[in-house]
Amino acid sequence: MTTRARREREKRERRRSILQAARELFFENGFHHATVDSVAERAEVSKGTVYLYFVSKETLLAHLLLEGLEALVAELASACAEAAALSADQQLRHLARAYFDFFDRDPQYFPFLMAMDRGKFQESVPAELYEEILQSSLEGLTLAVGVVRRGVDDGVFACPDPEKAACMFWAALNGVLQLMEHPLRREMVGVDKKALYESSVDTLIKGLEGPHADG
Amino acid sequence: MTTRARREREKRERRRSILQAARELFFENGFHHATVDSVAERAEVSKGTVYLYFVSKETLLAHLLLEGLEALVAELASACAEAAALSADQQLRHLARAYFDFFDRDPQYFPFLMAMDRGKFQESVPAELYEEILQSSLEGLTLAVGVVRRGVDDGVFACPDPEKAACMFWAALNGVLQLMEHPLRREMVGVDKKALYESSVDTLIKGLEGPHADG
Amino acid sequence: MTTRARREREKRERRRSILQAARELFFENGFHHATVDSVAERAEVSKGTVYLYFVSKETLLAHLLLEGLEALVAELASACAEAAALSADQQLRHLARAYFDFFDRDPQYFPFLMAMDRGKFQESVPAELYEEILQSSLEGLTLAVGVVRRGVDDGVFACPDPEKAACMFWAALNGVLQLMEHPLRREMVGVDKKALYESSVDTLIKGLEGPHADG
Amino acid sequence: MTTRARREREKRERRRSILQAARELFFENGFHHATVDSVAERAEVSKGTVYLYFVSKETLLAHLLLEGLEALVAELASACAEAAALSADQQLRHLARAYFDFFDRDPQYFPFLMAMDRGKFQESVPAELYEEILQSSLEGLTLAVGVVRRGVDDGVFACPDPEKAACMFWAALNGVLQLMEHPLRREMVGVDKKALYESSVDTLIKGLEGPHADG
DNA sequence: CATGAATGAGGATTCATTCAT
DNA sequence: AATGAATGAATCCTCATTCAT
Repeated sequence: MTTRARREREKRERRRSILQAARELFFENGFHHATVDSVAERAEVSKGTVYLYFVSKETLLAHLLLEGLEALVAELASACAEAAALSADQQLRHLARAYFDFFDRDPQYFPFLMAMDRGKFQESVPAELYEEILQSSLEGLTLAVGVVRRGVDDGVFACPDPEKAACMFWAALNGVLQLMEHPLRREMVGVDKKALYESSVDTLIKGLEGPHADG
Repeated sequence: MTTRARREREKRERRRSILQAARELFFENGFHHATVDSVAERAEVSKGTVYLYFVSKETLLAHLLLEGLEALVAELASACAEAAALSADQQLRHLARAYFDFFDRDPQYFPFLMAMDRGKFQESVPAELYEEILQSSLEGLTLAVGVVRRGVDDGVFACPDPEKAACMFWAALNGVLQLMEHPLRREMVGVDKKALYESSVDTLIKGLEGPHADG
Repeated sequence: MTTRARREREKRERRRSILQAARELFFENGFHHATVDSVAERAEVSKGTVYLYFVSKETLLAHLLLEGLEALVAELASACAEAAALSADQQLRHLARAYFDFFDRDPQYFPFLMAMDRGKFQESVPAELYEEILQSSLEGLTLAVGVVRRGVDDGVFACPDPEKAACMFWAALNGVLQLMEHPLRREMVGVDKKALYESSVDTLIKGLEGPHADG
Repeated sequence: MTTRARREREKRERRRSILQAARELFFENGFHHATVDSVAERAEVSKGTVYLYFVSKETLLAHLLLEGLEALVAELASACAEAAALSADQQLRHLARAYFDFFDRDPQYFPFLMAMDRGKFQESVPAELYEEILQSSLEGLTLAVGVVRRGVDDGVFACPDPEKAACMFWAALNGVLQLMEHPLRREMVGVDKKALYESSVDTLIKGLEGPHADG
C-alpha cells in the first residue's frame, strides 16, 4: 500500500529533521547549552516526539556522531579507491584532501568527536551504539595505515612502523583542523586554514619519505 | 603592619585553595558536572566566598586556564633558553619535549583548553580575562616561530614561511596529544603516546629540513 | 451469523487480556508506576485499543476492582449457602474462611480496594461504575449481617445490633489481612498470617456469644 | 548571640511549615497527586528550599510518618502509664482509646502509614530513616503485648500467646479505623465510627477473657 | 475496529547566584 | 570579609490521551 510507504518516508523525514535540528543547536550552543526543548522546537515537533525517536539527549549526539563518521569513512574510502592507481604518496594526499573537505563542509563534527570523550556520555548511550562509534572512528585510521603500508612496500616511504606513521599523520591533521576551528584563534594565528593544512601534508609526507623517519 | 601582611597572605592562600579545589573537581567530573557547592566544600570555604573571589563559575575556569598557560609559557621559555646554544632543530626538540612534559604532568589542561572554544564561555568571563588567555596561548607559538626563524636564518630549515611552519609544528603536536588523551582511543590505536609524539617531532623536523617544505 | 459470534468472542477475549495485563502490571509495580503503554504491550494490543475498551487508566482499575469484588461476593454467597444447615457461628466461620481464601489466592486485591479511597480516583471513573463498586463492596457485609442476625434469632449470638456486629467482624478481619499484607510487617510481627486470622475469628465469635457484647 | 538563636528557630520554623504544608497536601490529594511545587507554595518558600530541608519528596513523607508515629507512641505510652494501677483489661481499654483519639484528631496518618508499604518508597528514602519508621511502628504493638501479658499473668486474660493476641487486637482496631476512614463507606455502613470502635474493643476483650481464646 | 505516531502539560530535581546578617 | 540560607529559572524526561489513517 502507498500509505504505508508514505508513513515510512515521513518517519525517516522526521527523524532526519530532529537530527538536523540537534546538529545545528548542539553546534551553535554546545551540547550542554542546547536544550531538548529547543531541538524539538526547531525540528517543529513536540518534545515527546524527540524522545520517541531517541532515548536520550546523549543518544541524539551519538547518532549525530555515528552518522557523521559513517559519511566520513565512506568519503575516505572512495578517495582511496579513486587514487588506487597513483603512487602511495599521492594516494595519501587524496585521503588527506578528502578528510579536509569533509570537515570543511561540516565543521561541526569536529567538536562533537571530541565531546564524546567525556565520562557521562558513555553512561547515557546504549553500549552497542557507543561501540559502533568507536569502530567507525577507527576505520579512517585503518585506511591510512593501508596506504602507508603500500608506500613502504613500494619503497616510497621509509618508515619501519606503518601503523605509527599513519597515526602520526592522522593526529597532525586533526591538530591543524582543531587549531583552526576557532575563529578567534584562526585570526590570531594569521595563517590560512587550507594553506596550513596543505603545508602539513607536504611536510609530513616529505618527512616520511626519507630514511629513519619513525624509528 | 603585620596584621595587614597576614591578611594579604591569607587571602592569597584562600584564593589558591579555591582554585585548587576547582581544578581537582573540574578535572574529575568535567566542568559541567562539577558544582560550585562542591568546589566550596572541598576548598573549605562557604559558597559565598567563592563568589567573593571569582565572579562566576566560568571565571574560575578561566583563571585555571590562564594560570596553566602562564606556567606552560614559562617552562617553554626556559626550555628555549637552556637550548639557546644548540642548533635550531635541537632547540625545537627541546621545546617540543617541554611541551610534552607539561601536558604529561597535567594532562587535564588539554581538554580545558579546548572547552574554552565553546560559545557561552566567552560571555560569562570578563572580556579582559578572556583576552589575556588568548594572548598567553599565543606566546608558545611565538616562541616556536622564533626558533624556526633562526633555523631558516642558519640554513637548517628550508621553509619560506617560518610562521606557518611553527603553526604546523604546534598543531601537529597538539593533534597527537589530543588523540592520545582519551584512554579508549589510546587503547584502540595501540601505539605508545610518547613514542608517537617523538616520531612526530622527528618526522616534522625532517620534513622541515629539506627544500620546498611549505611552499 | 458465525462471523458475528466470533467477533463478539474476540472482543470479550481482547477485553479480558487487557484486564489481565493491567492486573499483573498494576500489582507488580503499583498503579502509578504502571503505564498504559506497558499494559498495551503485555496485552499484545495497541495503546489505542486499550482506550477503545476503557475510557481511562483509572477506569481500568475500577473494572479490575469490580470484577474482583463480584467474584468475592459470589464465593462468599456460595460459602454461606454451603453452610446453610450449620449453626450461625459455624456459618460465620465458613464465611470468614472463604474471605481469607479469596485474598490469599489474590492478595493483590487488598491494596487496590484501599487505593480506591483516594480522591482523584472518583473523578476519573464514570460515576455509575463507581457506584457499582461501592454496592458490590457492601454485599459482602450484607451477607455477614444476615448470618449474625440468624445467630441472634437462634440465640447463638447475644448482640443487640447485628449490623454493627457484622461490621466489626468484617473490619477486624480486614485489619488482619492488611497488617499481614506487607512482607516487612509480616516479618516484624513474627506471627503466622493464617494463624492470626483464625485466632481473630475465634476470639470475635467468642466475644459475640456471651451477653452484653456490643451494648 | 541572639542572632544565632533566632536563626536556629527560624530554621526549625521553616522546616515545620514545609512539613505542615506537605501533610495537608498529601492528605488532600494523595501523595502522588501532590506536587513539590504545591508544597513549596503552600509553605511559602521556594521549591529549592524544600530540597534544602528534605532530600526528596518521599523523604518528606517519611518524616511525616516518623513524626506521627513518635507522637502516637508517646501518647500510647502515657496512656499505659496512667492506667498502670488498673486491671489489665482496663489498661487495654485505655490504650485503645488513646489510639482512637490519635487518629480521630489526625486522621491523615492512617492512609500514610499504608502508603509506606509500596515499593518505590524504600528506594527513595535514606535507609536509616526507613529503619526508624519501622521501629517506631512496632513500639505501639510492643506496648499492647506488655499489657496482654500482664493480663495473662493476673489471670484476667486466658490466651496462651500474648503476642498473637495483641496483634489481633491491634489489627482489628486498625481495620475499624480504616473501614470508617472513607466518608462514602462510612455513610454506606450506617454505623457510628466511635460506637463501632468501642464495640470492637468490648467484643475483643470479652473474647480474650474466656478460655481457649487463641489456641 | 484497530493502530501507533504525536502530543504537551506536567513533574521532580539541580544549581549558579544573591544577599541579609 | 565571610557566611550559608534562600531562590527560582532551567532541564531532562514521562505518560495519559487523542486522532488521522
